[in-house]
Amino acid sequence: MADRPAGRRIPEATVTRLPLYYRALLECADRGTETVSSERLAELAGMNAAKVRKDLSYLGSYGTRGVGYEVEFLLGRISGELGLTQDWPVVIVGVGNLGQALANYHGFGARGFRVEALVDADPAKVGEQVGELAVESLDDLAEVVAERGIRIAIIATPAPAAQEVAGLLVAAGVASILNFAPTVVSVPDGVSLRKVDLATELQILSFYQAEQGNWSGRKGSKRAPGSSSPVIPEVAS
Amino acid sequence: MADRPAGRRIPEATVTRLPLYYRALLECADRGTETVSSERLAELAGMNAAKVRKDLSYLGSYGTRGVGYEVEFLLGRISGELGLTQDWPVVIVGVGNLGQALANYHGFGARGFRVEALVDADPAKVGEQVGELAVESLDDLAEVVAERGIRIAIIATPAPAAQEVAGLLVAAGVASILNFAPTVVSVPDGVSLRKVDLATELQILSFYQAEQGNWSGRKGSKRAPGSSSPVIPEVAS
DNA sequence: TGGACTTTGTGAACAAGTGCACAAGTCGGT
DNA sequence: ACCGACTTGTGCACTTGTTCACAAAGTCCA
Repeated sequence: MADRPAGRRIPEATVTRLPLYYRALLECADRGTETVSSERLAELAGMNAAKVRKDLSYLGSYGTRGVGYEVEFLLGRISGELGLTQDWPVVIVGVGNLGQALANYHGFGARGFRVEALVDADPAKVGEQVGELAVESLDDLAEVVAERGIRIAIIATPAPAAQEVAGLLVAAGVASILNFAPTVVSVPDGVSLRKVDLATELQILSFYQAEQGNWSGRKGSKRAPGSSSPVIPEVAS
Repeated sequence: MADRPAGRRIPEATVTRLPLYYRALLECADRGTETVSSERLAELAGMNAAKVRKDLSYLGSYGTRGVGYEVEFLLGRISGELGLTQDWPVVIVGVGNLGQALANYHGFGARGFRVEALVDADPAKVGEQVGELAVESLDDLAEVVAERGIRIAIIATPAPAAQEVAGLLVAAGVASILNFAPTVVSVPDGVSLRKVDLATELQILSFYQAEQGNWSGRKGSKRAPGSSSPVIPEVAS
């Protein structure tokens, strides 16, 4: 059993769900559970069992029929796939409200990421202490990134600065960017970019809100995304 | 021209993009542009023209061939669809790092939402002033929500509290929830839920990072999500 | 050993989303 | 009034994602 995953291509949709399974499995491990069925895992991750099985099957056949999946083993498998076997140093650019909150957010460290540097363009902020770190100058960005081997960056600047910062980051060698600025940022091929836009999320909710008002006769049960039955009308980010 | 959109069902994927077009159109309006082509709009929103046209066509036929779309008119159409013609009052539950940052984030107000109340379970925080608002007690949640007609809530509590808070919110009459707590929250049918999970986003980036390391021969150009050419390898949240 | 029961892994049907390509309008100039 | 340039709206083919449903594989107990 369990042949290597070989050159199996993992679908995009599955990749976005692996972190969910990972989190669910961590919970299991904490409670000392040794094995989980796809059904239980689905429940913990807010998903359905069939999807869980198919997703996991892309990693290889690591379950045991009649029993389920071995929690520790699967954790190892997923963290390997997600590249969480090492801690990734991360730089946050833009130390405003959001940047500071992210810097102090301790959910990162627990999950394979370590905020290693804070950078801001405002000279007044440079030198300021935030948590354990001192804010550094945007001018030193390239140096900071290179010296500490940073490959992942978070942009938390105002919108107008985001594109320029992204350019600097890419030039400095960053390969993955998480953008919180409410604007479109484009990066060259080979660089990954994801965005989180708070206003956008609220607007999407607002749409369904408004829709509900218009009781012009939609199928009442159809919730926003990927909802089923009473379980998890949760929308994938 | 321009028949009413009738009972046209707008696809989920399109809904998540409407806020992007909205933002792009606001930019156009600011610059005084009167009309935009689908191509220009695509560029501003980080999308491709065909998708823009198809998306907009779900709202009705509001473009003019040979010319493009009238900016002001389309803005009105989209804001109507997204329910942004009114300002929605929002409550933030959980006034930690993130909650405070969100409370002070002024990107909301500009886009149809108004943080109207801050609530926390910690008695030490209740009464504290954050920006213009005083933190209120979780015990008063139902009252706060009811009195101010709040229908949208943001959960920014630690993970363990999230599910309980969601329950309270729903009981109080909230119909849409944006969850920042890194845990699965489930809500009854009829309530919309979206989540934003920072660690998850980073882990997804990490996957592609790791993948790049394994130069075992993937098609080099395939970036994370929806990327094309040099333009916008941006991933939809 | 055998038989009842559980749970995986996956083929195949279905559903949703994307992108191409082009007919059908619209405009401005002559 | 006509022509050429431009841009929308959409049918269609294709890709991606989801769900069902069931054989295969394993456990447990007598």
